[in-house]
Amino acid sequence: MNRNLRATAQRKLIVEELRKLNSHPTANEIYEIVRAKLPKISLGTVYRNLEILSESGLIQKLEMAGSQRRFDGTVEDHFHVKCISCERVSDAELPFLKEILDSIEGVNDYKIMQRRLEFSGLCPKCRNKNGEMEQPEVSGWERHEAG
Amino acid sequence: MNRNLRATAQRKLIVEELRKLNSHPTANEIYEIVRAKLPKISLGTVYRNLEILSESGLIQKLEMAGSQRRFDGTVEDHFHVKCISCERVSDAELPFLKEILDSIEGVNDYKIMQRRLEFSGLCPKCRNKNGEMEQPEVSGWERHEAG
DNA sequence: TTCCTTAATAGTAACTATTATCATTTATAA
DNA sequence: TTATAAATGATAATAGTTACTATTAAGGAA
Ligand SMILES: [Mn+2]
Ligand SMILES: [Mn+2]
Ligand SMILES: [Zn+2]
Ligand SMILES: [Zn+2]
Repeated sequence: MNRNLRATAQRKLIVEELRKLNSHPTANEIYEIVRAKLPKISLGTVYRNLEILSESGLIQKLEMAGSQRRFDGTVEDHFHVKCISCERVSDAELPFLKEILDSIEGVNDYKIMQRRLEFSGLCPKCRNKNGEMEQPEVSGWERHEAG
Repeated sequence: MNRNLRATAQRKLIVEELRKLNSHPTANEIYEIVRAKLPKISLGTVYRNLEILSESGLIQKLEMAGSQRRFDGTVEDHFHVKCISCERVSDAELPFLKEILDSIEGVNDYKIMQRRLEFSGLCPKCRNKNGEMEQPEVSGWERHEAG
């Protein structure tokens, strides 16, 4: 059931630009990039095409935890690491883990269809700047309430 | 550095109700639940407290991929499965995997601080209803463009 | 107890990412 | 060509969440 996509200039440019990058841009970042070559393109068009293109399997949509949606010109399923400081997202190639996860077909009577593994931490550039991170602490009333 | 939380009726009720559940409610679902006992509570108060309580380590905030934030009365780190049909979220106890993931301390020069593993698929209740799911297909222009 | 300080609340406005609407344009196949 | 329907640009709407602010109320000190 072919969706019969039309090869519009906007659509071709979005795929082309996204595939040049090894970053994982948001819809808005892609909008800014394609706007350089197609100044009249609208943000809605970018969103609509990113959705259609990922549904069609031509690009990949990344739903990262707790942050905005990102897109990936690489279609093969792989893992990602996100820097908690600068939000940068990089690929994490872990074929060993990929194999283990793919072998899990059921959990708690669920039929597993997708497995998402996402790391977060500090990227090489942010590692130095951020010396320490504070730990959460349990307050007085709760310590008693819970005990 | 204790945040010196005050034991307000609203705050205590939110923790109490959340801990009764083994579901993973959204902020709005928690709002509806606590409203039964504290009708004047505001949605903003629920959001504010869920944030504070999770920062303090008294509850857990779940940032699920591509869907709204959920909360967990269980504080211990564990995995989740989400039904792609009814959105239900269940715990996935996989101590074997947890150990493997925790042993990964670095990827691509990132210092890993958090590991999130999330499954999605069909829950036992939805397994029967949803017979088949359609596959995405590559359209004509892209097949040539890519080749 | 009563009083004081300041955290927390209710109510509401604002914000951000994303989706929907719709009149106009344009790719494509006949 | 021309007809058709997909796609666009502009803009409005929506959803989830956060910010603001006057008022209330924990909880420690007197
Ligand atoms: Mn990637
Ligand atoms: Mn859980
Ligand atoms: Zn960084
Ligand atoms: Zn279900």
